[in-house]
Amino acid sequence: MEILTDRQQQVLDFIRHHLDAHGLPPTRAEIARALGFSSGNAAEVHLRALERKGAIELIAHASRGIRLSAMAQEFTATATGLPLIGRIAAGSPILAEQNIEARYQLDERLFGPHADYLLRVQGQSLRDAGILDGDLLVVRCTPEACNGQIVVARIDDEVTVKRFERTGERVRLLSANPDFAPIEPATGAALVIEGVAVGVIRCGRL
Amino acid sequence: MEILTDRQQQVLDFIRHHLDAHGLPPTRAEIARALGFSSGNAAEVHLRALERKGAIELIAHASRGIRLSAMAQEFTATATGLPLIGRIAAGSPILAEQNIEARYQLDERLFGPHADYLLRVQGQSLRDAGILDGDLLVVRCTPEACNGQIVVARIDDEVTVKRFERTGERVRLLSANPDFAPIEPATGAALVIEGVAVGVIRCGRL
DNA sequence: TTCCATGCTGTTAATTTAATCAGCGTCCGG
DNA sequence: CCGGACGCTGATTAAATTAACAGCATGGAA
Repeated sequence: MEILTDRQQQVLDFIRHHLDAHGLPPTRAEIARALGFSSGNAAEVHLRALERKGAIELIAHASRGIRLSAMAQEFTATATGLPLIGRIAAGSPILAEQNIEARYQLDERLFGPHADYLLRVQGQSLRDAGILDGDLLVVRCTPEACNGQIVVARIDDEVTVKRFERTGERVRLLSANPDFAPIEPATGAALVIEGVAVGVIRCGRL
Repeated sequence: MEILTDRQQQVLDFIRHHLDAHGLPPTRAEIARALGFSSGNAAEVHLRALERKGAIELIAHASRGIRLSAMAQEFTATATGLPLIGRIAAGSPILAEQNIEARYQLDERLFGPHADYLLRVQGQSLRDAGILDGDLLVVRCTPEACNGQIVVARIDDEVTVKRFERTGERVRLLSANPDFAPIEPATGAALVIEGVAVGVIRCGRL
């Protein structure tokens, strides 16, 4: 897809937004109104340019005959799916843009209440819970965890995935692998629960 | 959503199909042509009925102003996603309608070349491969398997999931759990490879 | 400078489309 | 037999929409 001018990008964004909000493409007049043109022809010209550059397809003699090209559709998908977090840059919030490797559309109904992001698991410390190195953990952002849940925790700026266990005031982060020792943060240490796991996805390397 | 008459269902199906094929809703005239009406009014009346029953919403004074209601959209998703296979009725092909518990939309890009269905894993025989009881195996339909791949195999009408291993002419289906013995089908036994695993999904029960 | 792409205004004709009115036939339950 | 829901034809009208033409202005490349 050829590079778009600023104005063309705005038109394309509006088409996407309209499609999303109303379930059908806009008319020339609606585009003109949204972008502040006083002439519908301005929209027409932009649409021709977008078609020429391969961003959209125009259906002749059909009202609202605008469709996103395969490439433009792909882009919409990558803008709306669950973000995949690979490495977490030190000190950055998990969902910072720099940590997002890709976005994937996943059916919400599979993962209970709600899912917020995917986190690539590093290491074998949860091996015996069936969570292997490279698996994608489906995570819901919440500071509340129940005993036995797999949680994403941040201790002194280090993010880890462990099984949560609380006895009274004492919190422990357990591994599921005899080679790894449990973590017992010193009282007063900066332990933050960033989220709880609601699913696991493994692809390839079976 | 109230129950639809046959004809109303056909109209709704056509709207879905048109949306899918062209990316925009149909006009009254297009509906009439597709269903064989000679009057566009027949479509109009059907649309009113569909709106009254909550299947669609009509946007007044807008060409192609038809949108699927939340419920109807949900149904589209369940009609197009990957089928989840729970139990396989004896003797039936895996993808038989009776075996489908639900359908889920999953991002194709996650699971390599192509995925065909989800199969709920029963038992712990692949525990040490990180595949637990109740996990959903993402399966691609193919009769070809490579050494070490997790395969869906049918032996004498029984469907199992195992690790595939071939040495010359000898084929063995291995477990990943010392409590289970490998399966060595007698030469000439009806062993059919139904597909290979391309992913695993676990939701809940972490 | 000239040419061309971009980005717009303003207008108009032709066509598409929604929306409505008047009818006709069938089937079903009261 | 009546009333009502369903399913359709056919025609008409008003409004929405596309698509085209004539211009004007700007800025960059030849």
